[in-house]
Amino acid sequence: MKITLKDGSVKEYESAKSVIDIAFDISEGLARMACAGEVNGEVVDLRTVIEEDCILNILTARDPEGLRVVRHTCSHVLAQAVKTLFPNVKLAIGPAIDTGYYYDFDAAPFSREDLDNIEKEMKKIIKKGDKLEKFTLPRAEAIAFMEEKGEPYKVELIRDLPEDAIISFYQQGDFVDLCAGPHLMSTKGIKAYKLTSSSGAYWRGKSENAMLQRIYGSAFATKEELEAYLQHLEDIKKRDHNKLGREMELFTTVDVIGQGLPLLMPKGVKIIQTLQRWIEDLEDNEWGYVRTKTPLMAKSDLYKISGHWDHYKDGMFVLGDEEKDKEVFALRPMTCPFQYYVYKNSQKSYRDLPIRYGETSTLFRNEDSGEMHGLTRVRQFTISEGHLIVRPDQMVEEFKNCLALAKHCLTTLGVEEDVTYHLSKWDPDNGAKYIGAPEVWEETEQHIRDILTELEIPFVEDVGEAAFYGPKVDINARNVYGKEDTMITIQWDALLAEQFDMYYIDQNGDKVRPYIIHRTSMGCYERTLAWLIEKYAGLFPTWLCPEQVRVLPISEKYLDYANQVEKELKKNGVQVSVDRRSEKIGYKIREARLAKVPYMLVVGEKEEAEGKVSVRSRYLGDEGMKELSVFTDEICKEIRTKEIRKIEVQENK
RNA sequence: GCUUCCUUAGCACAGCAGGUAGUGCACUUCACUCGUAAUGAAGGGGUCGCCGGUUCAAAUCCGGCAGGGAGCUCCA
Repeated sequence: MKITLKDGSVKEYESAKSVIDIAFDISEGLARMACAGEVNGEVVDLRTVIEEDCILNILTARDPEGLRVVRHTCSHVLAQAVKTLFPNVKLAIGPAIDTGYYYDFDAAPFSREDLDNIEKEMKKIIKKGDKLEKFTLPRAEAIAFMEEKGEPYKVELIRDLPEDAIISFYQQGDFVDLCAGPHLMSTKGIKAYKLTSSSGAYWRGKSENAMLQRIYGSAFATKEELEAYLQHLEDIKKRDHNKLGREMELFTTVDVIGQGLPLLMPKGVKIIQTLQRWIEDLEDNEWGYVRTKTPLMAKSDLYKISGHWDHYKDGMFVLGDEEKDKEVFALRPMTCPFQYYVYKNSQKSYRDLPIRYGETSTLFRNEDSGEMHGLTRVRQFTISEGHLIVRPDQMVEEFKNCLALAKHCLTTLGVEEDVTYHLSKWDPDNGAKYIGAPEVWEETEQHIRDILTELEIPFVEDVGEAAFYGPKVDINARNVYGKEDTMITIQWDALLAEQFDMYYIDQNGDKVRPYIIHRTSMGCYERTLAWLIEKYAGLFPTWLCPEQVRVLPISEKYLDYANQVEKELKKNGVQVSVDRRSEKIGYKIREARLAKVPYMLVVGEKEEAEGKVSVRSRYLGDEGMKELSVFTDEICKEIRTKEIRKIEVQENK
């Protein structure tokens, strides 16, 4: 990155990051830090080498770190505005986040009107352009200072810092906030901001704590970027599966049926059926799986052995009362123990392993009432579940194969670029949540880490996200609201075989514990459908479309021919229908497009006479007249190869 | 589970200083038999989410419940 220095010369730095570090070290620029910074190994007063405007550009516009500084400063301005309008509120925390910033207040709930007023107050503060001045206090004085100001949350935060800590504060005008910085030099550096919403949020993220009021806002380097961002938010919400999926009649919900229990409608089922058949055939024919079909419920005894009764009872639907009933059942929240008993049905040799059990299994999880969302978080769902029973020496290879299968599925669906990989680890500080010895956890986590590293898959590590019986790889995707959902999970389980006394006989005739991999190919079908709706805005790849072709006769005179075309395509397994209504062709095309049908076949006098069809596709628009057999071959190939055709025409009407 | 907003016809919405409901699309019927994104006309459809309260009178005000949205928490 090139920086213009005060003497007019241009200096090149290794990376944007190094420049940002430098800029943060400027005290009289727009960032407030120590006066000296390091430039290529030399300690210098940075004010002497970098122009203020230049730093502003670096900080605000072209670097995410800089944008964070702007947003963080904006959160202070927000807090100042709130304090001005509502002097009695108590301040909690106010960090910058990926999309902007928020600030938590102990206050009465804010209305949209309040937010508008706060925004106006922010405008005044920014216009006034107070400097942000940093000062520090020893811990004890800092506590006294915040106690005097009547800010109990700040006091609590400072008390958590080490005894010898020097606490830093930032002040603009008469507003002071506990903060590590960095900040803009002046509130004037904020050019484009907006308060977007408010909601409740627990103090320190713990549901047993008081609920505070959070105000979310966004800020960008320029008004144009802010506008573009807000527009983008609007646009992607049009893809929201929860809206689009209902509009497209893929699913619905009914209040008397209950929360988290969506009804899949014929078109939605068609998509899921297509996915399910694909996954089952793939697993069985190409990846060595065998299929099971096990009960949807079991006696509590089963879950006591698996550990679910102790670790997951709140999440299960329990049928019966332990006090009164002789037998208590529970709907299954997973398939693991059921498939273990399939394994245990007969004694296994080391030669039998690995065994890969697959099941398209319906599961039930009693989610809290506030957790349900469309098709992504439901109480009953169906998953491409499977358990691999393997010898320890086969574990790494099988785990890799599971990753490869998952990757294949993602690639086929065209979503491989949209996922992030997570190594979900246990939490050593919360051992009670997990079974097994710490050494086993550390070891298995290292195995997974090695595998991901070897396969050159970028991943992040999440503490406390493991299953209670083992660490896992979660493959996540973001929904239109930016929240991550797990689409695929592959779990390393060295513990449950013990619980269920599973073994195989090795070369020496000894009983040996197998390892288990819990995994999914494509995760939960409902969630996958939701993901695909949002990914493709309802314009699914042809092979997944519930209606792939609609035949549009010009008038009723050509119905016979339209029926023939339908019959021919049906014979070839194409999802096809005929619009038999006596409407104008323009109207039928409009309706077919709104129904997001990829191929429209217009048939009239010419087509009937020549045995052809006039093809209009969502991909190219008018594709011209084709022999019916040619079109049939083409679409069958597209479906068979699961091609994701590019949409090259945009007809937004 | 917590905070907050919302619920009027299949869908999108209007009506609301309290006097028992409207518009557009959709749907049905009829006419038109049509060449690439909306042919015209007529018609049917809602005890205003449910239960209760205030009132002579409630879609409208109040309370509870259910369902839906956003956020928080949770997600084996």
